[in-house]
Amino acid sequence: MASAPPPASSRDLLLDAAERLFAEQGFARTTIKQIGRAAGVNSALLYYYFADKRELYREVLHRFVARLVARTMDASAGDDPEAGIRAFVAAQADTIALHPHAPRLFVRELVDADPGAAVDQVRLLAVTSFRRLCALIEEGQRAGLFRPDASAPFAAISTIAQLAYFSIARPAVALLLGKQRDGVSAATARDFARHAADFALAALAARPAPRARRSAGRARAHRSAR
Amino acid sequence: MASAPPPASSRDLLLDAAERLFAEQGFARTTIKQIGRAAGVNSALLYYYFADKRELYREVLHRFVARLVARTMDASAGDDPEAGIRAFVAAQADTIALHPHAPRLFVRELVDADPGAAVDQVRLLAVTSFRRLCALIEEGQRAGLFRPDASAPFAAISTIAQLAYFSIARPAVALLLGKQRDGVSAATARDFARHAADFALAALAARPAPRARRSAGRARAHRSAR
DNA sequence: GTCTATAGGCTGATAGAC
DNA sequence: GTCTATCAGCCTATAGAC
Repeated sequence: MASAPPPASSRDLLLDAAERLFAEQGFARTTIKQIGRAAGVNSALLYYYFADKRELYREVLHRFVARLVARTMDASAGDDPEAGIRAFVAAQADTIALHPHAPRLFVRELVDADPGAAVDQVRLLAVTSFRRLCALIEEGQRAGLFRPDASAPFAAISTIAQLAYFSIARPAVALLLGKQRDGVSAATARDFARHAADFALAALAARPAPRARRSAGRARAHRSAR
Repeated sequence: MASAPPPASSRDLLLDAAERLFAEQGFARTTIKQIGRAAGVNSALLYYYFADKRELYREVLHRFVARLVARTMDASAGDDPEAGIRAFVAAQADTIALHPHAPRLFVRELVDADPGAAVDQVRLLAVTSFRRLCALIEEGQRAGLFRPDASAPFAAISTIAQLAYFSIARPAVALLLGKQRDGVSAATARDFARHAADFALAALAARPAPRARRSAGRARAHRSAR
């Protein structure tokens, strides 16, 4: 934990309020006046610090991605493949826990036909965190720890997708898990983060005995949903 | 494949146009006039068939979920656990391929603090497709095919999260995979669907030799990203 | 069933005082 | 740096002719 941040400038207050509101309601539905009200400052002040509503949005997005990259890169450096992947997923979970609204904010941008502001942030992720995760998987494959027949980028997507989806669709996940409250508890989120790392590592693990685990079942049932 | 649908009524044209536009731009940014224009009918006609913009949205959502439930339930019925899970994922992939915009539409609703229209649809999914997937996993655990230490609901979420995330974040995935065009090819999507089923089944598979696969690495690196 | 025309409300952004 | 006041533009939804 970094030391408690100083007074908190109006600029930061605006960024914090915007992060929450944009994530909860989306860009279009969130109004300038709402942000000003939530930040406790006048809404016109927004135009003193940011060129327009869009730039405020970009700034919020960038703050989150920068922290995600820093934490995942930091946590997964210099470890062996298995420990590195565990640390990577843990860092992903921790960053999300600190910015619970950010994944939703991010995904809102990603689903756009024109992912405008997000495209630069995704590019950054692609050459840092995502590349690191792929490298860890490939290293494990070379070392004989992981099965060699899996595509490293695909496996990396499957790995990050778990926590990403969990936090994005959190209200829905609560319903799927049969929770009553409209939120998943922090403890459940932690449990799922551990599960996600286990799940990915189990999926990657080299089979100790690659014998006839299934003899005739490989080709069938593959396209049964036509 | 059902036989080619007849002429396509104005109502259906509106629904189709709305599905695409809502998914691409979101609810708020999509205007009544855009939908009318895209559907090739007058925008005021929308109020003849639907009470308001919101009801049109609910209708689009319901159409997709109903088809997803039908296909996944149909495909995964009566199979053994492994074949059932493969069929389930294949049905998920096929439904998405037929409604490429729908997952984005759906997730837009899910990320809202108040998932309004989606909550009923998620409830429906929870007691049908999701429950089926959990049952398949538990059945495999009882039969000794799958590791007994995994949580079935968590594993089910991890399973569906892969394709869900892939199709939701499609523009970002294209960047992560280093594709030039701003879309992932249909072939790549098919490859990923196969990978997703393999990944999930490998993660679930019972270890033939549960010996010392890792001796001292369990506890460490778990919280390294503080 | 499909259209034209328009009312009425809300929003992003600016001007300018302090 | 922070505020008040305000406007021009766009959007949903309705009325009503055909």
